[in-house]
Amino acid sequence: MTSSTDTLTARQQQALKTRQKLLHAGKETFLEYGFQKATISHIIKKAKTGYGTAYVYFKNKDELFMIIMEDLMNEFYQVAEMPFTPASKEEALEQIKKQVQLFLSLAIKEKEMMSIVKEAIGLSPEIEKAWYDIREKFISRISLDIRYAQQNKLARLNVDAQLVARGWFFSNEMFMWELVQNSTHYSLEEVIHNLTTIYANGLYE
Amino acid sequence: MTSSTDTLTARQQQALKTRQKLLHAGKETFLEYGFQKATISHIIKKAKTGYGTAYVYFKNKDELFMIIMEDLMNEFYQVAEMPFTPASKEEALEQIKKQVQLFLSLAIKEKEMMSIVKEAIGLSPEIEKAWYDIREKFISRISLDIRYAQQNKLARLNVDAQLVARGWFFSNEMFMWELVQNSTHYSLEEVIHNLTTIYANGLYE
Amino acid sequence: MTSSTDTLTARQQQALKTRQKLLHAGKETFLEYGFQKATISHIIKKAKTGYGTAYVYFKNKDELFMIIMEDLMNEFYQVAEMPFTPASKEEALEQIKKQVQLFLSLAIKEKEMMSIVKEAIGLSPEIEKAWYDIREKFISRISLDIRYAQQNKLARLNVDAQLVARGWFFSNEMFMWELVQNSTHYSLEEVIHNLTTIYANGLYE
Amino acid sequence: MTSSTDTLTARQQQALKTRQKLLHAGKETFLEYGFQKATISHIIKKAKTGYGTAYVYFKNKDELFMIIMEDLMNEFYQVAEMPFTPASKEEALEQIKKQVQLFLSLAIKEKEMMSIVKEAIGLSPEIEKAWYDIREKFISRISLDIRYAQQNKLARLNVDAQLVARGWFFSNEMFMWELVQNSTHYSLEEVIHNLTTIYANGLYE
DNA sequence: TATGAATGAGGATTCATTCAT
DNA sequence: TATGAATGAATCCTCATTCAT
Repeated sequence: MTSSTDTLTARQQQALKTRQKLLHAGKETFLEYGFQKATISHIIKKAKTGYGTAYVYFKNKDELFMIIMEDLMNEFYQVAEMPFTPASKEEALEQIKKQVQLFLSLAIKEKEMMSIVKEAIGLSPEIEKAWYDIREKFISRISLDIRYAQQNKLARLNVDAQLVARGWFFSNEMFMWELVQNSTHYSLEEVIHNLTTIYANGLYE
Repeated sequence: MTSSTDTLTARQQQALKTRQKLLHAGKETFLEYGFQKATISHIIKKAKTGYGTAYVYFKNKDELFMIIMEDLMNEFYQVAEMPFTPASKEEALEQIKKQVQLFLSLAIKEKEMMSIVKEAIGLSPEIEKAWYDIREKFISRISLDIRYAQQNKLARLNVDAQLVARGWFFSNEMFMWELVQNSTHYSLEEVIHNLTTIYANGLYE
Repeated sequence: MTSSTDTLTARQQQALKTRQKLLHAGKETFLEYGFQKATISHIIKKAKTGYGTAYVYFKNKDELFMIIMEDLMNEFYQVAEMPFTPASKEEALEQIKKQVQLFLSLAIKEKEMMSIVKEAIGLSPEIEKAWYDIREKFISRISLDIRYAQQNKLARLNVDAQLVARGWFFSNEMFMWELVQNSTHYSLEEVIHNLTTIYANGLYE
Repeated sequence: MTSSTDTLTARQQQALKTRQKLLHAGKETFLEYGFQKATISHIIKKAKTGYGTAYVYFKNKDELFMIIMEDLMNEFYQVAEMPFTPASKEEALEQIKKQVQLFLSLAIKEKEMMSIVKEAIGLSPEIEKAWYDIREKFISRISLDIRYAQQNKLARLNVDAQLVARGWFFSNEMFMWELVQNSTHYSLEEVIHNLTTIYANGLYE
């Protein structure tokens, strides 16, 4: 908290503000045009900064998008981190339902942005990679849950936790994309009920 | 086997040949460059035809690709049409395993091409649509199977066949893409065993 | 009327029919798409003939259009040929009004086609030339009329008949294009009245 | 003459210079190739700038052309604005002659460019529009003149000023195009004499 | 006379990114 | 830190026309 740090902070604050402006303008722009059609030009115009300025803060469009995506992804990470300690098959079912519900609800809450994310995944390897990381995070967490259940003799032992977790997450993820893109007529409840019923009964004994 | 239909116009035969040349050159080009980087220019050079010629037969790159894709997709359609009439839970498990095995094996056999298909799906709405059609075909077929099993009191009745079929196919599809892109270290057998175990035990009583 | 001529006629009739089909399809196509956007491809498809067939009868799109235009142009030629033999200034005014009226009415009657003609003039030197011929025809005829009036001491002598005819026709032509393209709010009557009033009073004494 | 406005950004000066280079090269190119055959590629090569640079300053070829045309059009506008306040029929005739003379002389002075303008009018709706605006400007001004003369009892009252102005300008414009394209053998003087004689005697009493 | 397969020249335009200031 | 002028690669697709049959 010396003076030098304060002065620095003053400068940094300006920089931070510029960065925020760009981020904000970026989100609006992506939401308006989609990932592909949004241009850096659009963004800097909306942020009222110079061309080069965007490149001071972000390597390119992909990186700018990924940083915008980050907050959202963090919310997903939090969902992934939910505790899972069922004492019985019934409790497991309950907790699993809860998790699926949270996961899908979050995606639906951020439908518009997730829709752009979906588009961006198909277009940018970097962003695809970022999503794969989220996916792996979820899968690891689910694997842990499965192993916990196996150790407690709740889940069948003749399956590989990792693989089962993968398959399970894949189903969830795909339904998520469909919900996000409004390409399904099923209700959230129906999806959750059916998904978890098969999974929980298949895995738990 | 009468003249008119067989002889059909030496001219048309020439045309057919040209079309085949283009298709062949197209496949090679896509395999070599990937979907995005392959250009019509590459293709006609390889086919040794004039520029406009490609446009006589195909509206654009997407359409050309889709026609090349078609043969492959037909193989998938055949897999989707496999009969499914289990008399018991054990038989069901067996038949399901068989189907998954066929589905994934086909994809692996055509790994290279499927990898390009994956790329193209993210890039061309038309091709995405074509793949979605395949998907729905599979899902419909699986729904039928589930309903059959439900009617024969093999499968649990408190689930929606369509929805379960969707979730089940999604898992399979996602693993398929991973296998195709070599992005998994699991063996085909492991994948099949774990996927079907959960699914069959979850669905069948 | 010998047999050979009849047989020949039979063949020629077929040819004539094909030609007519093309001409008819051409007119429809030009009317539908305009000159520029109409393609030979559109036309032969509508005429249900082969590609090359159009080129058997017409050198190119311009020529095909000009032949379609011909009937219309002939109607203009007829208007241009109208007799003009006034005995007095009043009669001259009357006859001039009549001519303008016929000229503009014809153009309005064929508004749609004339609109395409206008477009084509700007796009094809050949068609521009064809229209220029019509124009010269009118101007020559008007020159004759003026000279007739000059000889009869009806019209002032200190002007060049050719040049006056030109100027007079130009006014008429320009109003004609405006009427054809609906780019004027004046009524036909107003136009005629004002045009002829100035002209007749300027020329006739 | 203060600093801020004058100094304006060495950078902007450079930009302005580039823009001028492009404009200059554009004019040369259009003059050399005509409107249709001139390409942006030709222009940037002559201006020694990068491809995209042209698009920084001008939306497309049409816009570039219109800006080049602008100077010329401004000269026309000035001619259109000439005062007209005759006290007698003779003075009116004199002043009208003067105006026609200025109008046609200007066009002849810029013969080459006007020839390209004529071509461009038939090819680009935007440019056609730009010319139509000039035309309306002239017509409005002439209308005013006619009304002035009518109020002073110099011109006949039984005609519509707007309409007469239109017809009169049309004649002038058409002769102008002919002079510009060398498609007439009449001398400027002959044209002026004949045009104005009819018009002035027709309109003025 | 009729066909239709094959041709290929040709130019506009975008936009992410750089770099000198 | 901020700017913004300049860049230029890279590909699409049309369509009138020909010519061998």
